[in-house]
Order: sequence, then C-alpha cells, then structure tokens
Amino acid sequence: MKISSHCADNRKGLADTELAVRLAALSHPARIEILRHLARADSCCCGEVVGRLDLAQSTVSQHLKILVSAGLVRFKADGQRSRYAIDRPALRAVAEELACFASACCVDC
Amino acid sequence: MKISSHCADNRKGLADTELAVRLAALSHPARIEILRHLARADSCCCGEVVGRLDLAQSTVSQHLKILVSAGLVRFKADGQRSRYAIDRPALRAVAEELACFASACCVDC
DNA sequence: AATTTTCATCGTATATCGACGATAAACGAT
DNA sequence: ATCGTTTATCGTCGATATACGATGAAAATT
Repeated sequence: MKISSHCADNRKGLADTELAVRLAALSHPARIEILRHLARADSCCCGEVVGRLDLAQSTVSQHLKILVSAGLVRFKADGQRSRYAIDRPALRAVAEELACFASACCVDC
Repeated sequence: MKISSHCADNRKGLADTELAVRLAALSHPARIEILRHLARADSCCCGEVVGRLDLAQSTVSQHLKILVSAGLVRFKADGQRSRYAIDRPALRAVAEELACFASACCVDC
C-alpha cells in the first residue's frame, strides 16, 4: 500500500482550513464529553445530554450545533425531540487525517 | 494486546481538558501550515517561517509560542536565531490519543 | 561604539467563543 | 384551544483568540 494512498487530497489551502475546523470542533472539553456520551448511548436527545453536563440547555444546544456543523454528529428530528447520533466514520476520518499529518506521510502529496 | 493497554489514563475531567488543549493548538490553519513546514525542514528559525506564511513576524512568533507551550514544537536558542523543531513523538501522541478516542476504545477505562 | 539582524513582547483593535437567561417555535397531551 | 415539554435561537456579557505595528533586547557585524 502506497503511503499516499490513504492520505486525503491535500493540495493545501482548503485542506488545512478544513482540518482546522474539525479539530476546533473537538477542542472543547464539553464537546468531547458530549461525543463520549453519544458514543455510549448511540443516540441521545438534547435533554439527556443536558442532564449530564452541568451546563445550561442553551449552551448544550450550541455545542451540539457546532458538532453537527462540523459533521461529527448527525441530527434527526423525532417528534418534539431532537435525536443526535455520533457519526463514527466522520470521527474516524478526522482521527486518520490527523494521524496522517502526524506521521508526516503527506509530505509529498 | 488488550485494547485498553494503549489508551491513556482517562479518568475524565482532566483528560478531556488536556486533549482539548492539544487539539486547540492544532486547530488553526497557520499552525498546521507551520507544523507542515517544520516537518519538511526539520528545524527552522522564526524568519524562515515568516517568509512563507504571509503573516506578520509578531503573529508568527505568537503561533510558534502556542505550539511550543502545547508541547508540539521544541525551542532552542541559537545565537541570535531561535530554532524551532517539530516534536514528532508529541504529535504522534496527540494523534494516537484522538484515534483512541475516535475508535471508542476508551469506553470502559 | 554603532549598526544591523533577529526575535519576543507590548499595546491595541477586532472578531469569535462560551456561557447564560429569556424567548420563540414545534409538538404532544389534555 | 390550552398547557406542558422540548429544543432552537436571540441578545448579552466577559474572556479569549487573532492580527498588526511599534518597541525592546540580544547577538552578530562593521
């Protein structure tokens, strides 16, 4: 397997910005905790998350929105609830992107 | 190999905060670009980085400081220059931490 | 000693983040 | 229709982040 074959398209400019955005979404303790919780429960409504986080409902809603817009969490309306589910492939993708960057495998692509 | 054996101590609270801090250092395009450049050159002085980034010298200096304080870059005075070098093991460690988190390997530790 | 080079720091301006309470909107139940 | 529940959004605030130019400090050069 060629090293570059598992490296995302990395013609710069855009790539760095997008990676940065995704890592930014992950760079807050509350959002990490939310993801951890979603990983356990597979799917949660906002209220469930609020019940665990010692943060106001509006704040949790904001964090969830950030995670959704970063593509790490999926949203689905469910009656008066909102179901949030972790997007495992997306999370893995970010981790792989960072791993690729870290091992300097993308030096020449 | 037990799954938990390569998972960092994760008794919560602190762990999430620390991961968040490291990811925050990585979540800026300029800093990603700086790391990429350091990875190629192995060691750079501030001016070299400034020459490539289209940012003011003071701004670059700030970003370098953030990377150093996050432990991702090492600093060494060298005459009137400042040598900055990427800390590959540290970078790998962050990537592994995120990978561990992503694969939900730390659910029960 | 004076000058130049290199870099860090200071001060400042602006933008974004993270938190909250209050409110609105949507839905289910009565 | 009304009420309670659930969630999103708005407005606001303090704090932090990001950028810059100007200044200062240290080392090399003249």
